[in-house]
Amino acid sequence: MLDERKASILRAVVEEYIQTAQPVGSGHVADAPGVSVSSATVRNEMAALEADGFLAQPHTSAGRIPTEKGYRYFVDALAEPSLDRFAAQQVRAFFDHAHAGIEQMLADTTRLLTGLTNHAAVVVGPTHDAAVVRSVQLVSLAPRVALFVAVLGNGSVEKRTIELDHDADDLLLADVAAHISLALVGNPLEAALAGIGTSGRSEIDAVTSLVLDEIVTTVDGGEQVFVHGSSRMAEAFDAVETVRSVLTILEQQLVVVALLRDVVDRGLNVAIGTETGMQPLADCALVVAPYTVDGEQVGTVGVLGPTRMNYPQALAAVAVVGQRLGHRLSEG
Amino acid sequence: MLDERKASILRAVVEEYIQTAQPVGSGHVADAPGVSVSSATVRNEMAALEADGFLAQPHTSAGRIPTEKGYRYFVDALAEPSLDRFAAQQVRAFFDHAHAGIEQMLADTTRLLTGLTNHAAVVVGPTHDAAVVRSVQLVSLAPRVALFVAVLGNGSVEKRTIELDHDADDLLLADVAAHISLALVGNPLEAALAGIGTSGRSEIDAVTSLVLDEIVTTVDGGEQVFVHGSSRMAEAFDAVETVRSVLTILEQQLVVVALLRDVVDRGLNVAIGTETGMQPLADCALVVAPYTVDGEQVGTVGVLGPTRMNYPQALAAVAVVGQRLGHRLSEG
DNA sequence: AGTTGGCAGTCGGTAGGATCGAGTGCCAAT
DNA sequence: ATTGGCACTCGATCCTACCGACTGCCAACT
Repeated sequence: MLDERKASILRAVVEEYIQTAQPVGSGHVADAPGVSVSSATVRNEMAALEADGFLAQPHTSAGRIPTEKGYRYFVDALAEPSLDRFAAQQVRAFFDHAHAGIEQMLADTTRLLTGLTNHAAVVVGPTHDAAVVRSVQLVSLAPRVALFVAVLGNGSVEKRTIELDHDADDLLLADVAAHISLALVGNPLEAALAGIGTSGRSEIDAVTSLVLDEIVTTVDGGEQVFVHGSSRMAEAFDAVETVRSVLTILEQQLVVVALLRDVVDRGLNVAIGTETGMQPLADCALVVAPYTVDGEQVGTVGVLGPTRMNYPQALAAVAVVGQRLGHRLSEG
Repeated sequence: MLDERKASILRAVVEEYIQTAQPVGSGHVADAPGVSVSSATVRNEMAALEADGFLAQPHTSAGRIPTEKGYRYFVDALAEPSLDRFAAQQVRAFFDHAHAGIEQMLADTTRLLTGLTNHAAVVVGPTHDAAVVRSVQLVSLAPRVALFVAVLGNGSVEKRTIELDHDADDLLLADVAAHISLALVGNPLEAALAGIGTSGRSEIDAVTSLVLDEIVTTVDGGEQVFVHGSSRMAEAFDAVETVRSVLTILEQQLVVVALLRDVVDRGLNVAIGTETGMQPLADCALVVAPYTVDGEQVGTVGVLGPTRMNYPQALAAVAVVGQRLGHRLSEG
């Protein structure tokens, strides 16, 4: 799409702008390695790149900064994911190290990602619909309150409080649990929706149906989101108002999940500025990688930073962390 | 400590400064209700208040702003916690409404508090050492990995992965669980440390001791922290650097827990500026309230904002939320 | 004696103006 | 086609003047 020379000039602009956050002028570009023409030629090419929408000028006598389209081209055609040695070492250490449980591990993964990229990190936990149920239990908390606890094969534990119509003793609850176990254990949670028959005892069936209602709400919308490093947003922007609006987004877990899902569903691994579809993120870029457990996409890791972020670094970090995380979770 | 007139002048300064964030001059104070002397008199009194360390002048020809000592006096002697009708309504609605589980409820509580005060909110979850164990289970995840799951009386579920030395089949795990249950169910978790005897079967005792090791790490340091509304920090300060350093604190859960605990242990309900003991929080104030379950302090709710925050509002919000939360959790 | 209006003085914040310099577009020369 | 040169633009910076919101102090007043 762009000839060799234009491409190298665009690359130079993006790389310098990412470092300095200042509009970059023809002189600097001409000095950059990979560009071996004079600044005058660069000026001509930059004017062309601006006409084509890859660069923009904040004002007449200033250097150029990349547009979204410019970043997009950079990411698609010019950025080589690369992880420096030290970062690779961090990742290795992280995944060699044991973690207390799946939630803890996912939370720690966000910390790893912020450490690697110096940006806010997001991890969406594995969906539950595919995970196999290992154990089902009903525990009485109060006369008419019980807790439904399901242990999944990946080590996560789902629980819901159940409000009962009538008093239920431990014996009845145990019977119900046994009945549900029959259909559930060894199968994914969603199997419960179809696979549970009647027991022949109406008390059991009554409680069972209450439990089933709760399982429905658990199966969909059960994703957990972990966010960390939002403080880095305050390093990325110097307009406090921008920081505030971005942080507000990051605080809304449902929005974050929807955002990530949307980006992944569009087949992107990077969403730049308005590509995120969220107005407050106009100055942000989101780099994501789905991770797979047993060959199935179950979650996403991502990094959110300013559009002028280090894409090669972020792409590499997100890719390798996603991959290793998937492996680790596949082991069980 | 302060005579009537000085007190009302200090109050006027604090209240106006909280609203406007501007140094307040003698003229405005003289206009304030509760002050019925001329601005000249106010000037004299303000000079005295400054000499005594309650007020400070950013520069010679500016109004006064409260010092930490000034805020402290305001909080101790002048602030009447007050919750407006709408806020009270919000609280009522919140606690009338059902919540999916204890974690969800605590997380939602932080949302409630930010909603009420427009500041960042923190909730430290109930400690586990007092909670009674309702059920104990061991679930096999992989040949040598098991998950220890304990359901507590307050509806929370504690779990730890256990790495086993040898393969253990479901039967053995069930036996171990039964053995542990014997000592634990009906007692607080910490009872496990003392109360478990030998079973007479060495395989069981071996696994049991592994489980006990994990219980130790669960009992202490098991507090969960929920933080929400850090975006509001970006509204409170206009120096992006301040925002960053405060957010960094809020991201470190251990630090936050220690901070809250420290403040509560000192018997304070408000920590102002350097009273927090954390340099980056020099411009912040922390308002906390412990909450009790069955008469025992088990956790803390709190609000973190700029030193120039609405203390009456924050004090009232934190107090009532803490109280209602305690009640709610006591019901089970 | 305490309180008050008046007044000179201080000093940050804002507006206008000059200057500086990085960067551009264009053109003629190579 | 590329390049060095040049006139031009325009934000950033600095200076100055000015305004206004204060204060501290003092003399007058109750």
